[in-house]
Amino acid sequence: MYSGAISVADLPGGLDLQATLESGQTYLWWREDGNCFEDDEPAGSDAWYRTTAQDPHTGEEGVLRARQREGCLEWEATVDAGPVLTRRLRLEDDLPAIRSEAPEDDHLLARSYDAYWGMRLVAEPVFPTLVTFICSAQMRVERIHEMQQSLRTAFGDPVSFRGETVRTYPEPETIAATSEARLRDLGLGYRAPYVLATAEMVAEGTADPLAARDLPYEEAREYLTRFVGVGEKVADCVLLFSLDFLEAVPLDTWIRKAIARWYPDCDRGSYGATSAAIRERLGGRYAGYAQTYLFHFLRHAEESVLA
DNA sequence: TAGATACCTTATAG
DNA sequence: ACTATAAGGTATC
Repeated sequence: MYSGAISVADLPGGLDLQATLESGQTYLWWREDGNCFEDDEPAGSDAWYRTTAQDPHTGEEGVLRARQREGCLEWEATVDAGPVLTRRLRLEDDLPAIRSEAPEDDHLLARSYDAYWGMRLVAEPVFPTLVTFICSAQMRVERIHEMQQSLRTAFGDPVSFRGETVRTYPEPETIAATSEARLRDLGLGYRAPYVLATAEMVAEGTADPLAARDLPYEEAREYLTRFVGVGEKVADCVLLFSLDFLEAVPLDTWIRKAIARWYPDCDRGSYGATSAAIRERLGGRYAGYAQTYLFHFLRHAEESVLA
C-alpha cells in the first residue's frame, strides 16, 4: 500500500477537491461515504473520494482514495498515486495565471471564480472519458454516475482495497465483447449502441482518441466526432477534460442558457461559430477553465443571486 | 448546409 | 393516478 500527502499551500491557487470532483467534469470518482453527488451536498467536505488508476511504473490497474483535510491532499492507494493525482487533478496548473487571462469586466465570471476558487480542471484517461460523456446525453448528473458504476460492476476487473472489492473501469475490448442488449439492461438506453460501437472502434484500432491530442483544436473536435454517439459537445468535453485542450468550451444546456442571458451577441447560430465567439469572450486559450467555473456556479446558484 | 424529429430511461411538476 | 416535460445531445432524414 502506498500513501502520501501533498501540501495544498504549495499548489498555485490552492485546491478545492470537492468542487473539482463534483462539478460534472468527471464521472470516474465516487465518495466513500456513499453520498453519490446529490444536489443537497454540503460544501467543504473532507470525505474520501475513490477511483481506479493505472500505476505509472508498472501499468497495473489499482485503487486510490484521496481527501482534502487540514491543508493537505492525503491519499492512499495500491499504486504509486502521487504522479496520478498531479496529472488527473492538474495540480500543476497555475490558477492565478489562468484567471488573469479572463476578462476583467465580467462580473458573473468573477463571482464564479470566487465561489469555487481552487477548483481545477481534470485530465482523466481518454477512453473512460469518451464513454462517460456519450452516456451523459440527456441525462442527469446523478444517473450518469450510476451508469458508470454499473459498467464497472458488470465489466470491470476486481481489485482488493482495504478489505473490499473495487472494480476497474472496463477496457474497450471488454465492452466491445458484450451486446447492445446487455448495455441496455444496465440502463444506458439509446446510448447503448453508441457505447458499443465506439468501444469496438477503439478496440479494433479503427480510430484512436489519443490521436486528437496532436491536432489543432478544431480539427481535434472534428476528429472525435467520428466515434459513434460523439457530437460536437461531447467531443469538446473529451478535449477539455482529458486531452489538455483548455480552450474548449462545451456548449451544453447550461452554457447555452448563460449565452442567451449574459452573452447574447455570442449566439451565432451554429455550434462552431457560437463556440468560437464564446471562447473569445471568455479569454481565449483558457476559456475552458472559465466555462467550468461558470457551469458549476450556474448549476448551484439560486436564481435570486443571478439578478 | 440548416432544420425538424425520434430516441431510452428516470424524476419531477402539474 | 396519469400525462407532460426535461435531463451536460446525437443520428438521421
